[in-house]
Amino acid sequence: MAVTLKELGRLAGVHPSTVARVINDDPHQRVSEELRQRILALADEHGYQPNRLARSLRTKRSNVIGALIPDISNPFFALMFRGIEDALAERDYSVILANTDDDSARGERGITMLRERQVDGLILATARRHDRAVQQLIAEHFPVVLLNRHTDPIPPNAVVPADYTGSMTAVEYLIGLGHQRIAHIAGSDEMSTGHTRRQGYRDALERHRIPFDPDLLVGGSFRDQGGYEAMQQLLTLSIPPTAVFAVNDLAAAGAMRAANEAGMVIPHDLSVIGFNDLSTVAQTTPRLTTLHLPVHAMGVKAAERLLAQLLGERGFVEPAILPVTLYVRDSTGPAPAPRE
Amino acid sequence: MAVTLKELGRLAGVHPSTVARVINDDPHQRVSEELRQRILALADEHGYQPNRLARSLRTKRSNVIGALIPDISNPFFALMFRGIEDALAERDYSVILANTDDDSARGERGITMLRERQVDGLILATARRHDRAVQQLIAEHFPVVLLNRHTDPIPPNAVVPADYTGSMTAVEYLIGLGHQRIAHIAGSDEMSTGHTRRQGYRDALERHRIPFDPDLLVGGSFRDQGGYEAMQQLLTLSIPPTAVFAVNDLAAAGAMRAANEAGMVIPHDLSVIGFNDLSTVAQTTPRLTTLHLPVHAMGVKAAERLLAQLLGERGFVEPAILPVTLYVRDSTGPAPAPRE
DNA sequence: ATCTTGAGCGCAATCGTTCGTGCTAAGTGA
DNA sequence: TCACTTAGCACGAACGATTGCGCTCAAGAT
Repeated sequence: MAVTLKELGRLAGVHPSTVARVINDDPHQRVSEELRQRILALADEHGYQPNRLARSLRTKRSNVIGALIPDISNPFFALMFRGIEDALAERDYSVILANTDDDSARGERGITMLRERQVDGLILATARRHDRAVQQLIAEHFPVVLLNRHTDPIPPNAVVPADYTGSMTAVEYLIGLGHQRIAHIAGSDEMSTGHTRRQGYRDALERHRIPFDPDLLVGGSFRDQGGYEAMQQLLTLSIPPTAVFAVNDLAAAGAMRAANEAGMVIPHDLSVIGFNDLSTVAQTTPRLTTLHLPVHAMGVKAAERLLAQLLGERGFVEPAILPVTLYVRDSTGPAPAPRE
Repeated sequence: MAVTLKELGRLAGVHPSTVARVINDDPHQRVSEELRQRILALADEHGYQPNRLARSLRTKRSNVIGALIPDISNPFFALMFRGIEDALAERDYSVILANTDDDSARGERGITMLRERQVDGLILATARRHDRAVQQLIAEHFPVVLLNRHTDPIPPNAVVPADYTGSMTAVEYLIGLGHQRIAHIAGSDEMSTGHTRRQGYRDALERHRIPFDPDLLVGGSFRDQGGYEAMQQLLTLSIPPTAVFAVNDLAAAGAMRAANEAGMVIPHDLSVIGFNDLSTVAQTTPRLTTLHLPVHAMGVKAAERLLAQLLGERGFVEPAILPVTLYVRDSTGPAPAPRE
């Protein structure tokens, strides 16, 4: 079925290389217009499709990039990945995706697998703050972009959200509403997102002279169930919080679910604020107040930065920090009057 | 950096082919144990990584499959895709994903691109009921599995949900609750899912002698916004429905949002039922009654069927129809007493 | 009439692997 | 001792494309 250049050459009575030149319309070498048309017609007639593997073997460029994603079934990463694919597809690149479930062994296997497949570069959304494998990659000067999470200290090839100012904004907003007992449902401290948002939370409290209460710092997961359990834990406190800032929308949704089940009314009894603004998740009732992040655009930017590296442009000097903006909706409100 | 077989051969003083045999530990040919160890050590020392492109070129098997997905940022497809990747990864296959946004031109470009990259097979979650490109592929005997949606008539290589019995179950459940004015927020009729669920809806009504009212059949999109607008349209009716069966959870969530905004209380004023049971979507308040579908397992099964084809097993005679089960939660209730 | 020039194409090496075939030496049986 | 097997490896042709180089021949220059 699949015709090759060689066969086309035989059919046209010319050397395969000549066919190659017309297919790729080689700018340097020239082929007579008549022959050119004849070959084009022949290629069309036989439905010639170039074998990209062979081409890549020869040119040493696969036009494929690898993406390491914690879990594509997480809508956050799905949307981000969509951004990656959109940006790559229109430039004739393809993506191979591997899920890691935040398991470093799976991550490393993913990296070797992708390199064996000769990907031109990697986009890693899986980096831990101290990630040997990733640091190794960077040291080798292998083309890499760190997406969403970065290693410490933040390298220039990172594309991440403004975690610190974002969580600072969220907490200060809650303080402005009169809240004093503000909890944080945190993400894993091994990831820059979890770590930095936690840091922003603490610094915001400190700036406003609100003493830090370790009981109000709970969690350690980025998922719905984690938020649910963390909220349950918060509700057992003798003085429960009046507001909670969750590390992301998923955890926020889980927290709202737990609060609802405990008979609390949001935002009357409890204010909840999330992070990311995922459309499928933030449309809870009441609608979630959250920090909006251009998730799709982040994916796009990561892909573009990677492609820029591949085109040999000198590496970026600074990481891309994407702005987050507070979207006030219905899950937050003034602090309830203290009981007497 | 990257060492090749040839270089390893030179270093070990043997022919590259010998190195190849020990790397792939060729079962037929034999290499002396001592040489074998020496080569293995050398490969390890230089961090040899096989070039999979070269291998594929030679063996004519890329161990890559292509997946055509309408939109990976849709949590339904994301979860399904996760199933695909899980099943493939553990068998040393990788996936290249392309989004089509249900645009047939993009679909066809996707197919050619994937074939140029020499994928061993394709999983298509994008098939329309009358899809020339897909039918062409099947006619060519190119290894293909149709996932979620199938062409008409349903081919043996399809892995799809029990759309008909599912929607029949949903509507009969609503009828059992006393509902008579039951609306359907439908999906596109070009897709088997939209078409078949619509058919089940109509047949269920007919079986129970409920006259079909064209005003109650609305929509045509699978997305949240579509459900929202369809519900708004239903609310303008002089006699609005007391129950709505949505083609999927996303549309159901949109419908609930519209109903809420119109001041209706679910399930008291309106019952809503979805399809798919997506964890991130179905956790609305009230929790969505829906038809549960083993979405992840569907992806897994599609991948397994494709691999079975690749291993030359005789094609399946029958399509895989995955069972759906009604999960009754809080968004459905008895029909409100007719006003007097 | 000879030289130059360049258009138009062919040649062959190469990318990194795989694998059928063939060669050599040591071991076996009669 | 002599064919004969077999273990252990080398050889080289693929796979399908790319690309620098070189060849040929007609047209223009001198």
